[in-house]
Amino acid sequence: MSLRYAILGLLSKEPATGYSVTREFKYRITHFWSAHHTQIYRELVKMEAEGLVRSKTIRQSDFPDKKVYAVEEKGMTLLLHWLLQTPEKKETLSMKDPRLLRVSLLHLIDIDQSMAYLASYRDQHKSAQKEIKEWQSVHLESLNNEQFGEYLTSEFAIRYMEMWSDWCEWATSVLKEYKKKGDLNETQHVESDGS
Amino acid sequence: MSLRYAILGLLSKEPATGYSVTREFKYRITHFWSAHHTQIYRELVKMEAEGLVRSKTIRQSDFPDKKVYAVEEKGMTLLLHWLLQTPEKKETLSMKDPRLLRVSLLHLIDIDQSMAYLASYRDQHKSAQKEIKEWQSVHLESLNNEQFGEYLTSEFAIRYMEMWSDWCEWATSVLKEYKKKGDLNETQHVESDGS
DNA sequence: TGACACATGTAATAAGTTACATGATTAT
DNA sequence: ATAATCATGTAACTTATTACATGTGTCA
Repeated sequence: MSLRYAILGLLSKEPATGYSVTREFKYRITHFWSAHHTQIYRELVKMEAEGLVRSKTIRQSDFPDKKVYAVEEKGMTLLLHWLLQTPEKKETLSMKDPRLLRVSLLHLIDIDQSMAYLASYRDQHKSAQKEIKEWQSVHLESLNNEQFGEYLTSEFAIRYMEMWSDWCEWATSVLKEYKKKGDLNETQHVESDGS
Repeated sequence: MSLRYAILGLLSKEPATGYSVTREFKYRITHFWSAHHTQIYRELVKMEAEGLVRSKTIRQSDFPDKKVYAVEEKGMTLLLHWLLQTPEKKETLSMKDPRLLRVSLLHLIDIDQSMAYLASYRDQHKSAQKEIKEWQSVHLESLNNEQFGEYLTSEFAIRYMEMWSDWCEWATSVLKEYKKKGDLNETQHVESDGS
């Protein structure tokens, strides 16, 4: 139920279309929020029905019409209320990372395969980090108050990516050692002494 | 659609009940997977209908009956297939962290409030890290092949928590400085020079 | 000619959450 | 008594994803 807060948060900075909200989620704040475009369009319609936002259809000659949404007072009040409420009931984090799921089961597959995955995960995060840094240097040259939160969260993202790639390298080195010793994916029966 | 892989992964280590699967998700692999108990029960029923797992009802004298699920060959094949398929289509990560959402909008609220949030987030991750370390020392004393993946992912979790609390401290110090300078949450109108 | 970016959406399905229900035992 | 843990589930609901649809302009 906090998709709407994410949307309101974006709209509070400047009015936007469903399309541009989707784009922002996709290219900028993937590290803490994501949503599918159909979901965003539907939510925006619902929010307008509830009087939280208001749309204005802009006619364009070179492109199809677009609907620009802006936050209404009621929406701003709701957003502020959410921001201020003490998060007693632990907010649903719902981490669901299939990559880590895979790693947790790596004893079931080939060790070289596992290392290949780790290498690609590492590259993914390295390049993601690079992108964020580039985004920072473009959008966060001169900080104003509105951008301050984004400065903090983009720094979070950089550290997160750093942590990921460091961990990948660490895990790879650990796997390499185990491979040398032949502990993994080999003769698993020698360990069970009796059962 | 990868909830079933998470469940199959747990069952592949040892047969379990819906209840214990829920418990494992909750206390052990929260950092990369989570699911509600009703969802797990439903999924298990569906999976049994599809022949991926098989249940056995165990009568208990002191407790109500329980249904222990074990992976069938078909389920194991499916799991292995999923593990081996190259993840070309970027797997849906769907990060949804309301805490970071809040931080990204911290210019809308009081700066002391923001710092209070950061402090509690820091504590949360500190204690979560402690719990994982304790879990490690209990469950990962002598590593066998099956536990190897969990060793890697629990190390990930520890680093993740470390990163989080470090970032909280960094963000707090940055906010402190800004507070001194009075840049945030004060006289935002002085900046706009003309518009 | 086909793909891609712009821009918006419907319909169908899958996934996830909340509220509620049952019924025993153990701890406070 | 009351709450908590064990153990399983149904029903109702909300949220999220996929497939599909439409239509224009630009680029290779």
